[in-house]
Amino acid sequence: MKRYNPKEIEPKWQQKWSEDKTYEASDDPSGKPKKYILEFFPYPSGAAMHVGHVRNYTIGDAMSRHARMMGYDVLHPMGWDAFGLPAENYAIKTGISPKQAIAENTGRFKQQLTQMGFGYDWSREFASSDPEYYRWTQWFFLLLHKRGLAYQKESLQWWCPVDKTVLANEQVENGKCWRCGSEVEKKSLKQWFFKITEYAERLEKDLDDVDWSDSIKAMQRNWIGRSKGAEVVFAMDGSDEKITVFTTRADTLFGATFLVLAPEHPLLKTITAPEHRAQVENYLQKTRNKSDIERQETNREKTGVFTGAYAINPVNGEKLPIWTSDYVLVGYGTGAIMAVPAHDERDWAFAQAFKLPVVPVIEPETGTPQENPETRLSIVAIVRNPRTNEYLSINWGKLGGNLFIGGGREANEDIVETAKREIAEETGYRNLKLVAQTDRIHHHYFAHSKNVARYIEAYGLLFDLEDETRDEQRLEPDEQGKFTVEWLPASAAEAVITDELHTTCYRLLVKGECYHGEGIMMHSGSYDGLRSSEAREKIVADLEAKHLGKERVNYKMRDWLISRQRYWGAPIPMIHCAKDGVVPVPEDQLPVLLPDMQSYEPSGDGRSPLARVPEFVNTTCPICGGPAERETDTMDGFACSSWYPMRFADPRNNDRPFDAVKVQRWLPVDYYIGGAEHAVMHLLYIRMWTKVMQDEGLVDFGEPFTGLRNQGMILAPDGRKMSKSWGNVIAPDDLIEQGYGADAIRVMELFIGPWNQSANWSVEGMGGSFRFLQRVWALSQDYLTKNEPANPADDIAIKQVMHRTIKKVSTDMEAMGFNTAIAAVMEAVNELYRLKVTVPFGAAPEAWRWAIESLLLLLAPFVPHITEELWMQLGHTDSIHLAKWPVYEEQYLTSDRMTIVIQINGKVRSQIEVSSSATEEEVTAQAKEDKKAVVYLTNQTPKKTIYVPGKLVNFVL
RNA sequence: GCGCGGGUGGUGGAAUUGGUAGACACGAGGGACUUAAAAUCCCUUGCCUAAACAGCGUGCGGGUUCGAUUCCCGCCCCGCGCACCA
Repeated sequence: MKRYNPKEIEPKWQQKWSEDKTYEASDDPSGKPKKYILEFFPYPSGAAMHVGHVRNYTIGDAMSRHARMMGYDVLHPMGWDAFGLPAENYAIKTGISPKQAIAENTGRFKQQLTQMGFGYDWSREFASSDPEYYRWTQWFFLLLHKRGLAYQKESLQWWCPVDKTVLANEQVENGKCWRCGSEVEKKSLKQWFFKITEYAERLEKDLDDVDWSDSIKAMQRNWIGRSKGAEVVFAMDGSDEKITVFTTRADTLFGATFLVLAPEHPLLKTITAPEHRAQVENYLQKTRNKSDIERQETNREKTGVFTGAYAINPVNGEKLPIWTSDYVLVGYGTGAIMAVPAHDERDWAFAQAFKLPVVPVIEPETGTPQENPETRLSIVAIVRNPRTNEYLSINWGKLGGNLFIGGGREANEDIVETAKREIAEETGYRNLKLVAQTDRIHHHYFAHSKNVARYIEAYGLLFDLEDETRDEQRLEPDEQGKFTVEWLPASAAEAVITDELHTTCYRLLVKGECYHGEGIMMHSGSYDGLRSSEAREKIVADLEAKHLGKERVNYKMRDWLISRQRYWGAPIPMIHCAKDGVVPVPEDQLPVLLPDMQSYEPSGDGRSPLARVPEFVNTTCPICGGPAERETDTMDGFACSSWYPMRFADPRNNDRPFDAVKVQRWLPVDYYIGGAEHAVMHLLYIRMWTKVMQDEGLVDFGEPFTGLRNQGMILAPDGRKMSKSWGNVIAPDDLIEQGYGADAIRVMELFIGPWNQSANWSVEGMGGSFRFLQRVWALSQDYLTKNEPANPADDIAIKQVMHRTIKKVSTDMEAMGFNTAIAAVMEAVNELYRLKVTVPFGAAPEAWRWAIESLLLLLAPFVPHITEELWMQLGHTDSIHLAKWPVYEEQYLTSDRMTIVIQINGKVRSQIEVSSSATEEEVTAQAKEDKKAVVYLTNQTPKKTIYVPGKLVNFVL
């Protein structure tokens, strides 16, 4: 009997598959449906792949193999995301050219992928740094430029004063240069941008139509940051200037008590009053020196200065002082806000810091409005003992838990007196000092105990207990003995009291929070009494009629800065001519080739190293033919990866980026598989490019990936990320070398847990995966070598086991339940081991052959080598990976007996075996006689009997 | 703070629409084979218990239900992402 030796069989089949082109996809339509399965294309860095990276490809490979067996034409390509900073820095560090480093690293990666047995169509391989590829990346730049989506703008850029170089955002870690650790500064440079903001709406909306995980969709929505609001125009007091602000809460306009402009706001120069100029200048100077990181720290003390200027509130003519502060960002909205300290926490903090007035205009509304409610007037009194910092609470137990003191109030009754009366009646305390009081609060709820909807108009009051003097409680008869009076520490009061009205009072009075929710309008002229959401729309409409405002949607997302002052990227195909300005390189002159250089270090003058190559820089203007200079910036690596899935459909096209028919055959990608780390970069950029292609008529779809699947990360056994510095990296190469083989690694990658959940790599688990494959191997070898003739035996059990397993694995594969699919096969193997004792191979050779072949077919997507080897040993000549997925037969799934669980009052007490055809009456009758059940039934007649066909009988006593 | 995931034995995890909680695997314990070890094969393994067909068990507290890991309400904890976005 041959021993299972992966070292022997795995390389053999890898070579054979390559020779036979087993996994190459044909562009000729076959009439079969297609599946395009793609894993994020890897960055061939200096470090080799570890078992964490491998999981991603294992998932994609299992899915493609399964799809192929299910009768799909499958495209499963692989290539290299080769341009970008890490490769360049690796080259700078090692002294070898990026081109050479990439060649070496891709070779290594390819070897690693191959030894794992992944079935890629290598005939379509390319790297984004191939001139034949980046020629078309440049072509797309020109397309975006033609469509007005690529533009140049002067903007602030990170600058390291020690390395004398510009840094990309990713290279700035906590405000410091990642290479030398010195504090970075900002420098204004002319940059290229892609106008991704123009696509904000479509990028947001089309997320509805793709099959992506909720978390990635949420991250993208968050990043796009759509927010619907209004622009409001404020006239200046004593000047013709106007200030436009953006707000999502136009309903709070009457509560605006000042305006704030971002320090970079252009109007600041003109509106600042002469006597405030020095102060404002000083503040702007200080702000400029702050890093963005510093500016973005939350909970920072609010800073700012008054400009001396005033604006007029368009709704009530109030004079509002205009301030400037760095908590207002120039890049969002209009860079100016109206501050409503009563209903916005940031404005509240600012108003507190600078003693600015607070005008509440929204009365809080809590709970859900009900139909036809009973109206009640009431108070909520919070009593604090300032000596112990405890809060007086009434514990209603089962009737409603803990509350503060609440009570009804007559329409003409004084609020404070009502509260004091209630406190005295219910708790006996009487020496109280009023500390604070809320505005009216509107509360809706449904009183289940009385089956009635309630609407409560309440006031919250906070009292300090002056002394412990306490009288007798004076309780209504129906309150007697229903509650106890307790003193709760602040933390307990917050945790225990859950009634929405009471917690709202606590937040407003004790925690001093400002109310930023919806509610009922007050102090707002003719809008008083309206619900804030309605008032918001009305106020905007009224402003619009007077041309003082309009509805407006804002996005947080900014345009995509794509120029890099770096060497290793696709050169931006533009030419600067003194006479004709910025001129695109004519298409027939593409690619603009990256010249070979001796040193790739950034120059230090804010220009790319390419600026040091005169042969590259000096050219002629395509329009006037006069001397001109090339753009020396290169494109962000994310530009290169923004169209590669399309290129895989037609990777060798020299006339166009791709052929429309070929792209139509394969795209969009059905499953795009990778980690969640690219949620808002790559996955947003490529969606934008796809929409540009759609608008240009290059493709007939707007979303590149119909399905996106984010695999969970594999961590080291110690629970940390695998990294060289921790010394906890586990490389597949070592495991293969140790003899486990690629197949066992693949089992481990999938069996360790759900594919989309992260997991710690387990050294012991690796042994288990290998053992399992060994059992499959041994079973097959047993069949092949010990198949002596024997008396025929009943093979029904074998068939039942396998048909059940085929069904389970088939449904699991559709749902990507790889771990449970593998578990089901393990279970089948365990059962077959038991069955071979009672039904020897020779007694049912046909059934056994079918069972073992089915087993191999079910395992083929996971473990391609061992299944191929055994498949061939069983006498096949065509690859198992081109075979058909097995089909189960319904008749073997049912048995003539079934197990019925007997429950008494919902508790499992026994189980019985009955005939599958037994009726409810028969099952119930038999259950009542079961000797364990009888003990519980004790001659009682069940009040109720619940029968779930084929599952259980429940007797309710 | 906001958004998105999670919380089940010693461990990783399993459980269609509410219907036998803990599949499968790791680890542990025992046995067989062996001179012995490794490998392999078989058995046991949620907790409590001398043992059980008793009791307790899916983060915590309530609720709905004949029956809740699953549905509803409130809370706690962990991970990830975003974060002065008006």
